[in-house]
Amino acid sequence: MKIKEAADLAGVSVRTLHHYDEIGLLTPDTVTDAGYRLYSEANLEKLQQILFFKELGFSLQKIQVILEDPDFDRSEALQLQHEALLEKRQRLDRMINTIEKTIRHEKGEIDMSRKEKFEGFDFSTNPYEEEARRRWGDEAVDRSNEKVKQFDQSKQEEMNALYRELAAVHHLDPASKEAQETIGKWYRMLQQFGNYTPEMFRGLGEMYVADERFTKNIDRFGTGLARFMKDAMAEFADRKK
Amino acid sequence: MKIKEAADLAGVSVRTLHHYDEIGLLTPDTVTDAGYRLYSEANLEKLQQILFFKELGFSLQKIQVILEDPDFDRSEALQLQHEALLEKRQRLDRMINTIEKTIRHEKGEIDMSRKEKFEGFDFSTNPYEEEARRRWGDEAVDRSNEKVKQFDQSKQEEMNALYRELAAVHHLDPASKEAQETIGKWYRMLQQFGNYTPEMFRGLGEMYVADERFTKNIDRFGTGLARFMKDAMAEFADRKK
DNA sequence: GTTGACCCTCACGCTGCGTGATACTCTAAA
DNA sequence: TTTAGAGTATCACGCAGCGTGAGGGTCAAC
Repeated sequence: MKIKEAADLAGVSVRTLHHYDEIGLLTPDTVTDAGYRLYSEANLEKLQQILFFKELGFSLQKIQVILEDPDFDRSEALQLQHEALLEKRQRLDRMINTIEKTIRHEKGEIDMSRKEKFEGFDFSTNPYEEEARRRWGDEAVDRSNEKVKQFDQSKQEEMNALYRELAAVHHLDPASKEAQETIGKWYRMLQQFGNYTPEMFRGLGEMYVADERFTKNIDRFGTGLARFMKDAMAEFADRKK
Repeated sequence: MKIKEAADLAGVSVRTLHHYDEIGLLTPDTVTDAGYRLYSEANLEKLQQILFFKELGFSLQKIQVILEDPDFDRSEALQLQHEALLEKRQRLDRMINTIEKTIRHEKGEIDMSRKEKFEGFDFSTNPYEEEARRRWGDEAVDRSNEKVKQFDQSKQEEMNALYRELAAVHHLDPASKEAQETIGKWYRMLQQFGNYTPEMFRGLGEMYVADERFTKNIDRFGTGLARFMKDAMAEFADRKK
């Protein structure tokens, strides 16, 4: 059958079939003297296969490998693709999260007093930066600093709100459900500032009590809050393992 | 500061800054006689803004518009972007769903007897196709048929399994929680075959009882199943409105 | 003055086609 | 039998956001 018929049947464009021919992914069985591509049933079946894998997000290159090598490990390829898709979704989720918060912020739902703006900390002058650089690598720290700067203005009041939420439960057991849920919010908020692993999160908690500048700032929201956060963060990191 | 310093600070490549200069997104304040780009504090701040919007998935073009036009409607842009991201995630979810099912299938978790393979229906010779074309447009029908062909082999047994699941609850009220949950699975499965709106879903249910070829096939799984499905699907569509 | 780290400007490559431009081929109606 | 119209062919640029050399200046330190 001629190219348009095949294209219509499969729901793709003629150009797409041209392209697949160009890159050698799907070459029609027959070509007439006039140069017309004629697609056979077998060609169509292969096309179905191609479109199937394409739907799963495989690149044309990979599809070529999968289809041409009958010994290719399909299940492994599927697994890998599956993981890649999950990662993509995570990134998307983070983007959606951020944008939702930004929208809430722009809408002014978070009513911020001028004073509150300056309640928080300046991570960018973090005295532990050098230490952090040694422990987690320059890249992570730079990324984090840069993120903090970005969100500095728009996120400050959210952090403060969370401090108050934490202060409200800081008399509880750091391992309690409420405490862990609240510290989980803290964890997710920090995720927006960089890729914290649970271990980094634990380390951060330790800083909160090890450096008195942190401790004093945090304890303004409630006496002993820094220590409580440290314990809760350690517990949280344990459970993440 | 020179380009590498700026790039390192922001966590991007030198080439990226070159590119932003090329497209006029971020032009350095100063250029030395030797042609060196020198970035000012203001340049860096703009870069932060750029990276912020980039994180949200905005294209460089849109970022340019957003940053250059102070009257640009940020909230609307954010809303649009938000919707676009949600759509992306839906597509991703469908892909993930499909791939998970394919993996389960390849693993042989779904044990399929040869006989079962032919238990299902052939949508591609659907007698209602003409009718469907008139009601939903050629494009939707073609897309659906093509999808069905693609999944024909690998999805057939899943559909049959779902028929049996439906048969297991078809003595219940079509509006009951269990019934609606199960019919919801049916809805999501059909989503893989095309973009069914709730109204299309309802129409499909009506076909199940209106055409006896459908009815007979469905009722093989349980007497009165077709009618039950029609009612459950109508209810499901109602709730989706 | 020489090295080495940076800097510059082209310019092609990558992904998966869309979209013309230009020209040939085939089929059915006039 | 001519001719219009639908279909087909082959270039080849465009898009998004840079990565990655190639080939060649610049600058500070030794």
